[in-house]
Amino acid sequence: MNNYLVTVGTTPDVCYNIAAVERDTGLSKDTLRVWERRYGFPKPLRDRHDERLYSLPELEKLRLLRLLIDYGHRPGKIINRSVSELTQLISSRAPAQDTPPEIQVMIDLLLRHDVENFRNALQQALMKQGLLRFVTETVTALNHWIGEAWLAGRVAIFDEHLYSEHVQNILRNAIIAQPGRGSAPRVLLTSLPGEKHRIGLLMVEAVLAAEGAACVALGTETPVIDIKNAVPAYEVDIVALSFSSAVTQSAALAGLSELRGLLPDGAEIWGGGGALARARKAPEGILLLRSFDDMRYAIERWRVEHARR
Amino acid sequence: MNNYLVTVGTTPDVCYNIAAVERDTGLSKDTLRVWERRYGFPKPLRDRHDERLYSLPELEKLRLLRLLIDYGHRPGKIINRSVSELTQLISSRAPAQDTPPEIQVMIDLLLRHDVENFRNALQQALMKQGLLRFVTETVTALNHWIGEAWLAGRVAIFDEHLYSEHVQNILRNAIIAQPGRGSAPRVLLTSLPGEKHRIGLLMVEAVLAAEGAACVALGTETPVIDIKNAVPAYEVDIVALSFSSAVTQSAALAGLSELRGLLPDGAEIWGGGGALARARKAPEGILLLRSFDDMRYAIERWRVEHARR
DNA sequence: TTGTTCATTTGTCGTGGACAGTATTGGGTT
DNA sequence: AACCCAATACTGTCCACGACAAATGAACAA
Repeated sequence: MNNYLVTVGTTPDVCYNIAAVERDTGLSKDTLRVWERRYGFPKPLRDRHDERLYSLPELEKLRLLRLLIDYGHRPGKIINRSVSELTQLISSRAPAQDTPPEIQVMIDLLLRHDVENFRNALQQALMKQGLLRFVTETVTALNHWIGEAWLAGRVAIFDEHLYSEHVQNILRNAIIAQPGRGSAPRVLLTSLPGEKHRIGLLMVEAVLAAEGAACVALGTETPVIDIKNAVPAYEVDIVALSFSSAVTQSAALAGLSELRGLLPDGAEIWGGGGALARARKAPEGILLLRSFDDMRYAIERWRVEHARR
Repeated sequence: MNNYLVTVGTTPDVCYNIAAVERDTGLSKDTLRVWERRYGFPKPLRDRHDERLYSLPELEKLRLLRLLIDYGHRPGKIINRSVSELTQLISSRAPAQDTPPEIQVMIDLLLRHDVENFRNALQQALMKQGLLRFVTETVTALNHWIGEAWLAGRVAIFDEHLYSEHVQNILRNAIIAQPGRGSAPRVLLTSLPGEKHRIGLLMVEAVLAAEGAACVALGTETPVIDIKNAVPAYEVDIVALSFSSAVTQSAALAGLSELRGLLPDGAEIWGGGGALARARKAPEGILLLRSFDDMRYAIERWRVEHARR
């Protein structure tokens, strides 16, 4: 069982065990226990077996903390502040820098939950700009704004989920419709376990499609060993991995090195995304792509190198 | 760091720490440690700080064990068998029951990694059958076969990933193209944290679209509290949750009850999917849907009930 | 600015004991 | 035999708390 009903006074209150809190906050059980030991928060009730029972207010404060820590605050400095102080910290974040008006229009539609017109606006931008510019300009800007706004608490998680679904719909549709896909190089595209963001992958797939490369998209969270096995099965030249800012740079580099150790030298490995944007140098045998232009150059380079033979 | 290079004899060998093994096998750190304590497997090397270093063969055996346990074997009975015995156990599973020839054709294309023609076959089936029949017949059958074949080791994980991506492409495309979406009831569609399977959600969305209901799809893994907040924001009448066979029935029922406790009585909650197919009775205030036909009746019933007013 | 060193903070890993929840088994009853 | 319920065995999760690696921030030199 994941939760219990406990009656306190006259109002029934839902309680969460440690596994449910881990699931809903993303904080590991170890972390939850060590915070309690060190900082005295959270201080859950215990059931008759001395197991932790977290209250809803505790869970909500933990979610605020998680948000602030992701943004760069240190746990020890903020963990014992009140909920209202934390809320203030979140809303006192710098307001969004100037956004282009056409982006602002879409954001307003999303915030007003006007699903239909948001979709139409995306579709129109795609038509007007073409796939490549749509991805590198509009979607990039929207992603950036939504990420910022989410950190600042101006956008709810469900809005972000909905945004993600609609951009996926538009991109998948456009990728299919792209003419002239399927020539060399053949690229296997996926992310490692823990990396759940799909939009980055679809943006890469769109750029590959626009450049006429063949893309085998495996979706998110493919274990390294399975990538190793997929490379000969689909006869790909390149493995491209995407890392959003949600993973740490060291985890991304470690994953890339692990894969490098398993793949034959003939297969190239490309890595890109927010987590690697500030990486100094690539591990041996890995190509870091810091922008979509980098990727287009890399495709061009690959074609030149492999045309000589 | 997630892995280390350790030289044993003349061949360098990649070693995995316990976090990497948890990530790649899905077995929790607690489980890995307790198996070592009780059964003596896995018995990883230790680094200079006494931390576990798992070898690649250990990791691969753990993945086999995970597969067999998911299929119903008991850990204690199989954990000390050799890899070849385990492989044999997997392949000795009952072969697939008779599949319709048109399904078999698609499966062959997938196994041959003929991506382009697999996509075309799906698209043709959709055109021939229409969205509703395509979902309830073809995709259901394909899902079932792929799941079986994966358990039996006839299909690699990356094949399953690729299958999922392509069915998603086709379904999303078809849902957008469906005419006459957007009338009542308004349904919020998502899954709870831990449930990553998207195809089931898209199948539901397709049926809703075919029935002319308005669907707000939030993708997978929305925490319960966020669902609660999304219901008034998007003014939905019904929350529909999908649970694949990968989650246990008790976890699914607990999640549904938790949500029921947070939502106002006016909002209906529907639950469906593999995990709930064998559930005896629904918790108070939850509607269990055991088939797509159940769902179509439920939509009809909702419309009748709300037309009287 | 950019790098290097050192101190502090923070999350993960270790051990083993306990026990909840689930599956299986065994003994009755239809 | 087929069914049901209680006793038993199995299995994963939870607990405490010590240790320390990795990440971060501060102080300082180039």
